[in-house]
Amino acid sequence: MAVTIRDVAREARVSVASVSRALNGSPAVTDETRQRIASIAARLRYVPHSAARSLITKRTQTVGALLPDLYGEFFSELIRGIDLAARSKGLHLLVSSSHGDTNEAAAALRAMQGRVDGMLILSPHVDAAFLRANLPEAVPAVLLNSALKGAQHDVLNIDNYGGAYAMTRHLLDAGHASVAFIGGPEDNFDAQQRERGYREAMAAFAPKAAVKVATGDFGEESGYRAGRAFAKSADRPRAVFAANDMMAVGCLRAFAESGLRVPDDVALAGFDDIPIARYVTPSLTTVHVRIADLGRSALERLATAIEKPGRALHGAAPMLACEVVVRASSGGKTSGRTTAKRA
Amino acid sequence: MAVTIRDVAREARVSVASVSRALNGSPAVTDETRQRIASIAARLRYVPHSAARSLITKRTQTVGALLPDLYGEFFSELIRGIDLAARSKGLHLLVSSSHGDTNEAAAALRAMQGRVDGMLILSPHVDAAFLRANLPEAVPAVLLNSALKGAQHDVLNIDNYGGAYAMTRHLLDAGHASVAFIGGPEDNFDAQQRERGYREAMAAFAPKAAVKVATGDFGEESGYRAGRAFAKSADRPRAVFAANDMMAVGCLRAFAESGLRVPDDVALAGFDDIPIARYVTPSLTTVHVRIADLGRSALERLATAIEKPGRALHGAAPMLACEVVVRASSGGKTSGRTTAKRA
DNA sequence: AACTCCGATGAAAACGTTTACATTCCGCCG
DNA sequence: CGGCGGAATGTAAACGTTTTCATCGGAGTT
Repeated sequence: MAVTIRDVAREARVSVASVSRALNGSPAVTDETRQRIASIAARLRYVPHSAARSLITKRTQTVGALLPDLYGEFFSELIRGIDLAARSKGLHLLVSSSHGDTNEAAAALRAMQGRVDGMLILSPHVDAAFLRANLPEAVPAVLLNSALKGAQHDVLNIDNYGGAYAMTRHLLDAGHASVAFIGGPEDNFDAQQRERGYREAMAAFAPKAAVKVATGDFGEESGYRAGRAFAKSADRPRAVFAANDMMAVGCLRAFAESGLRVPDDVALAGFDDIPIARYVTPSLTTVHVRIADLGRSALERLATAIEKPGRALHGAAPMLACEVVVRASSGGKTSGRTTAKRA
Repeated sequence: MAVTIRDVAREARVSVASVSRALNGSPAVTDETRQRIASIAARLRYVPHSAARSLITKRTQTVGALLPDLYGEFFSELIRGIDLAARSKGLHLLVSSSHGDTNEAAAALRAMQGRVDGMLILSPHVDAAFLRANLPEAVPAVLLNSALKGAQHDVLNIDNYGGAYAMTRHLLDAGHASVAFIGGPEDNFDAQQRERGYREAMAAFAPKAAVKVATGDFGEESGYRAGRAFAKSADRPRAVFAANDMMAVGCLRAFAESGLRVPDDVALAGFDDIPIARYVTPSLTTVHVRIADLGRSALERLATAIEKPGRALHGAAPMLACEVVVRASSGGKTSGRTTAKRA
């Protein structure tokens, strides 16, 4: 830190302007002097003072990520994707996670003011009003997995609908005549989309079958309760599709306790492909989401939004495809991975 | 961003100095003017330009976290602990993760130059030479889980030794006469400590029993191989302690294939308490590490190192205690959690 | 040979703060 | 009533860059 651009200039017997130009690759400097300056800078271990630089350029080369209190695998995969993409774009990553409520998120968002060139926001707490109040319109933002519609902000979603649609279809294709669903929290965007996917696939491929939906909250316990209810019910479904893996795991436990064999008596599927899915018995058929890809493309969109500020948003909010991962719990014949297609 | 301290000053009919003082809580300003300035600043949505501020104060209010390519649960818990502590200290968090090798880590470390007031470093790739070459001695750093000894840097470790010691003792206490061990990668610091804990506990509590160690690499597959070998061996151990949970899971699979019942025929334990541990059958007895606590206290140490630069390092590297979590796989009578004590 | 033009370099302003130092104002003491 | 001290406020320098504009040579043109 002690060594500044002046030190380099003095040593190289040029002005600070030349040093700046040489180091920033301006064409208006001889190759010869550029060489000399570069080698001297290296020898002196000169590192440009980033604060001074951002003061004048109004760029921080940093993007912020605002995340809610997030579950293990999802969080780390997302950050990995973001981080990798950020590095390749020469951007730094400022994270602020574990926001329990709207106020915390707002505080975090404001605290990042001026420290970042753009924001990646994934949070159930944000809505249009929140953004208007806390996000200066000058700073570009990409919203992840948000229900927000207005063309005000750039949005990137997981194709929950398509994944659920494809999974429902898979279960029907495997020969299970009736497929029931365990839903997630009512106010959860992902959960809504998944349920819609289930309902529409049922309507499309098994119009005569009953649509049966149990309520859950994404917790294992709620899956367990739903599983017990299904096990006892008079017209027990031939397959159960839980809106996430944790509920599927709970459901599996309920079936085991009720003496039902999976998948022989009843098939089962989840959503998310958490690591546990592979290790339960029988292994769980589920929908895999390439979370790291979500992070990567979110960052890439943000980067272009930063580079070309005026640009209109690129049409409709794009969807990140999901894959059906067929394991033991769904029975039937096929096995392996297939990418979910939109209907 | 458009509104600067001058705007506030003009509006309040005072000098920029007074605004600065008022907003930074200097005592040399009347309560009345402070009020007025504060309200005007709020009305104008004035946010101090952090780059300008750090330029003059030489503080960024940011700490960097350098992490290797890290597995899900551990990563997210660690970041959560760090993030929470950072927020309560008013510090921002710049992360750079997913470093595969030394060069990447070095590049990342250098890129953070001047953007952070201190660094949290968790990486198998760092050693004394690495730090000397890439970390200016002016920036405080806390090393996590590092074998580094020199009092040069502040170090914070997980008590792998104590955890392994306690687990070995637990298995012996549960009545298993012989306990075998599946080790991790030879060059892995955690793995070494765990093996040492196992060996010393055996020496202390079962001096007559044979010490049996299989080699593994922390991967599930290597646990499976070790499990098969143990299952076939003439003097099959009564209990197996794997140096991490993934290997324990692999081992469990091997036992199941060999027709061995766990824990009746052979007890099993792991280390880490990954989420899967709860869901395998039987549920896995393991050692739980409070990773978020590790992150939190690392950040707190770093924060004090930043505040009081001259301070000597606080004596020996402290250890973060582990807990033995007793589940079904270890058999015996006791059940629940006990905090591991050092020998 | 004088002029023009262009490419390389330098001088200095600007970015938005904080803070050392100067100034002002007021009450108080002698 | 004059001077003094101290509290409140103002002025301006400093932080380390980037960038505009000016300057300086030298080559090419007439």
